[in-house]
Amino acid sequence: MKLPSVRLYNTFTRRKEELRPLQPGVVRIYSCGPTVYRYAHVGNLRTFMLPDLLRRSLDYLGYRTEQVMNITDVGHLTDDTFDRGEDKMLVAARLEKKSPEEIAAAYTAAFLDDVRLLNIRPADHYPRATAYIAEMIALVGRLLEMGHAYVVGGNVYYDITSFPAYGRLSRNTVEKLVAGYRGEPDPRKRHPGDFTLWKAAGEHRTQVWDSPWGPGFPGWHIECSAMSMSILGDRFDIHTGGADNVFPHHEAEIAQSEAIAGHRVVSLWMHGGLLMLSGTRMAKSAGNFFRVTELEEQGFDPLAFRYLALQAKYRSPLNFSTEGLAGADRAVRQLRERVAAWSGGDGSVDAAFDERFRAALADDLDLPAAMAMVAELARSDLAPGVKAATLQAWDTVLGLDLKRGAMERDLPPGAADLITQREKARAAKDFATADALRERLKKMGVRVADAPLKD
RNA sequence: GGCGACGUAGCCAAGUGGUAAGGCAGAGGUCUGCAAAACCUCCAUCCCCAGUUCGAUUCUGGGCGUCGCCUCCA
Repeated sequence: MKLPSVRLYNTFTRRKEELRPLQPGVVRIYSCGPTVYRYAHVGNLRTFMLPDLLRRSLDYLGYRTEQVMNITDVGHLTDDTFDRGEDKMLVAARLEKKSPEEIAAAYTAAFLDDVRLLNIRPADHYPRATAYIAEMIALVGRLLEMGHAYVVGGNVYYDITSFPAYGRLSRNTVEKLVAGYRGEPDPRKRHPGDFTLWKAAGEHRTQVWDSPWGPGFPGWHIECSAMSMSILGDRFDIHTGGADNVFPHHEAEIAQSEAIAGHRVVSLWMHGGLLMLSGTRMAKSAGNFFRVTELEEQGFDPLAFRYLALQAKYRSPLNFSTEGLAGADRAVRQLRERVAAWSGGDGSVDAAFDERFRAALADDLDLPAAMAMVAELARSDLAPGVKAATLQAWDTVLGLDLKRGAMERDLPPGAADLITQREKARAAKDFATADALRERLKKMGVRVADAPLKD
């Protein structure tokens, strides 16, 4: 079976490129996952939708996929200049009076719940950083041997001038990084842009490991090199992450992994656009964020957010607003009702529409075009059974639970009685009473829709 | 200061060198006791100024504006 050609935008080359899996038919993906010291917000989740849509699309087109998503349960300083930064895991642990392990476990569970709410399919592997400390130490050791790193007082730094391609991904250069460096340089670093591979443990650390350079903990970037190469090997097809990871995280990862491997490790880098809120980025640190569970509490279907995200190109920033979410919520519910109404009869997938749908997916995951096709199909004069069958097939990619019919819920106490009374009033053509009863039902949260009166 | 992205209808958001997908909202209509739903119809000339071109929203240059990264961040 010949697989269709798939073109994807590669951040590394800034072009759409044809996907050529190292192993024909199988696409192996590494995705930057969450740091589990806080709840994930919908902006984080949008980024995690990228590999989900990638996998669902590739599956639909006939490929097989294997995905690794790391769970970072260690480190991440608020500021790694000198030793003034605080470790986010430890801050959370202190504030919540729990151990780092408890914090990690709790937020990992919450993350998996959130992912489920958005119909993001789980990755095949969720390696935890703390389980790969030995691998990280080994990589740091190799980098030292190869002359890519140096030790200062228990800290190990990566020497970015030793890696000529440093800056390729983000289009920075070592010189420009010097010129544009904002912060106050750490005097222990040879170059202000050098980054930490291993950090000596400070006073109050509780997550500390022994290493050849003394007790400490790994730098932020080394974990992804260690986990990706340990599980997927030193060549794999796609690496995904948020746009904010391009620099420095992925730049550093390339410097680490490729210095050791001696060749390109990742064929294609994909980055998802950030979610904006009132003109500025939604971020944990800024505090302007929503959890998906909060949206749910406000009465929105979590998949309304998914619908919203599907309407925008994955690479573009997306402006989030309650208004926009409300529109998506309404749209997804209507679509489900229509699919329910069209179901039941016979019908198979419409080949012409499906071909266009596949072409959109293969063109750098053009889900906005796919969503426009959903509307076009719904409006078309194809048989209801064909529409239902086609949309249900597409939903394996869209993940909007289109098959889910109108929610069945119990009526509030007394509502059934009022409805009966109203029917009697309508039958007697006492419409004033009928309308009054409809108002009362509305206040109970029950909406009444009438069919035409018979005679 | 360095690197990058973007500026399309009330809101969100695609797209193309030849007069602009889609969703929500809005307007009119069909239907209905009324309403809702559904269905039909309508609703933009693409930040500004130059240039290239037979023709630019789409290409080039210059403005203005917004945003991201450069420190942890999806």
